[in-house]
Amino acid sequence: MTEAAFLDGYDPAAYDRPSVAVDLILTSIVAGRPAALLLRRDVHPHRDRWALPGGFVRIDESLDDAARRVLATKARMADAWVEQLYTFGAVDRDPRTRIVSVAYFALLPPARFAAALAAAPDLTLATLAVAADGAVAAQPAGGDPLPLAFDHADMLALAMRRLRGKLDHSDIAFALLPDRFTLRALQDVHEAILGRPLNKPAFRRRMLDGGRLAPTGERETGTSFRPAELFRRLGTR
Amino acid sequence: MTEAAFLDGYDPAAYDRPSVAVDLILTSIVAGRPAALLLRRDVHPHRDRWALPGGFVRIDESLDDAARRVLATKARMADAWVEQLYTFGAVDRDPRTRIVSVAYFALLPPARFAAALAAAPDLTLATLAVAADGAVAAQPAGGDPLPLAFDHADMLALAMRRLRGKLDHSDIAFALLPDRFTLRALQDVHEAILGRPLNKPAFRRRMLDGGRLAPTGERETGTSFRPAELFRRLGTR
DNA sequence: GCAAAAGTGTTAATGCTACACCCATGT
DNA sequence: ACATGGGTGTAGCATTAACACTTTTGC
Repeated sequence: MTEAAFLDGYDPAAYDRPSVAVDLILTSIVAGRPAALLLRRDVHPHRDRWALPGGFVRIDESLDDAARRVLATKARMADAWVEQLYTFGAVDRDPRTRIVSVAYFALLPPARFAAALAAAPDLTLATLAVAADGAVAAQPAGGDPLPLAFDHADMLALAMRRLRGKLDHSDIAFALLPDRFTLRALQDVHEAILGRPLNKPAFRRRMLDGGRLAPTGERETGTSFRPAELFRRLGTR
Repeated sequence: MTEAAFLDGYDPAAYDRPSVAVDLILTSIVAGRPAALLLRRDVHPHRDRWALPGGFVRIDESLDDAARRVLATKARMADAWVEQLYTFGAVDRDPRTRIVSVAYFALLPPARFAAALAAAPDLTLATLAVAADGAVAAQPAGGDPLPLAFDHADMLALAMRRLRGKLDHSDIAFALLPDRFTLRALQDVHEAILGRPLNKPAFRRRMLDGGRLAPTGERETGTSFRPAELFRRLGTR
């Protein structure tokens, strides 16, 4: 039997299959706190609860492509740091039918985050408060925590945990900053993700000794005090 | 519209859907090197290449349950440390049809690993050699590296990378050891995963100071020299 | 007694924390 | 001049690496 003959005889419809979706955790740092963009559901199920933007994976696109499509469609963003987080596959996680959802996070610099919010007015910004046990509350500008749809609270909690874990070993912090940034801004990102203050001199040295930053010689503008030097990310890893 | 009415009208068959599978990276430490169990494919596609044991996710079981079912069915193992690794979703990763595969690793102590191999004689043991760039070669007992099916080489490479990354921050090393083990055995596991020797006194102290080990007062037997004390894992996290 | 590996003490190096201080800029 | 945050030097602390050494067991 040749491989071609085998393929002709293969029947992919022989068994019931789950639907496959992606959900996007659109994250940035707003006012020193991690924040995400949520969508109020106006249909069942979980109507009037808040959900992560997401969508079904099409038969002819990869998971990563689906995540980027949702990013472009629902958040009007051309590109961003997108990374797979975890796949949620409990049988009853969606009451409609069996849906397996691959959670991604998309990390955005604050300016792009604000632009997404302006371009897609149905998105709601919520700051993420991480409790001691890791649970995450999504709080809008000045109100009570939003009730979350499906298992999206778990997704947010896992995303925050992953951010903390990867902070020292990857370049995610840079994804949350513009191309040029001050060391203070970088420290603010670290502090927001870790949820605790860091020592300034120690942080400076750790970053500069790491060899992943290059000074640009430029300085920030618009301050009413001494402007800080702007750095940019160097190399990869 | 009530939620029940909405659910009645929802049509889950409206769009083509990918199939969802799980693949299992059955890992242990054999002779001081990480090893995995592979299956030679005797059908198309990728006939005569080696693949990870896997299976399709049934409509009424969670992803984790599917992974455990594959573990029980294909490797005849009642239980093990099972953890989700990553979800692979390239469009053309399987030539038959669109299949999204959730990779899991299952970590086994050497004795249980050997038992699985004995109970399921179609499994082939291969040691995993990690190259400098992270690529993984699967070598059987005394032969050339096995050609791997689908994107399973990527899965193995990612599994090894994840093991290294989680070694210091989780209890995965203990999952690769029996209930009672010597500090030397624990160090051997760490060295096999990291691929480099570690300093003995430093390792001892780091482990004992970590507070996650409890001495049992017992000692190993059958040595031709001074027997080491047996420890057990303490607590969680 | 000898071989082999378990287990321990001591020192050196490293990285991080804390604190104090100086520097540069806008008002 | 002054307020404000940027940026730097130094000292202390904790953790880790390295080496030498002693101890215990089987043969």
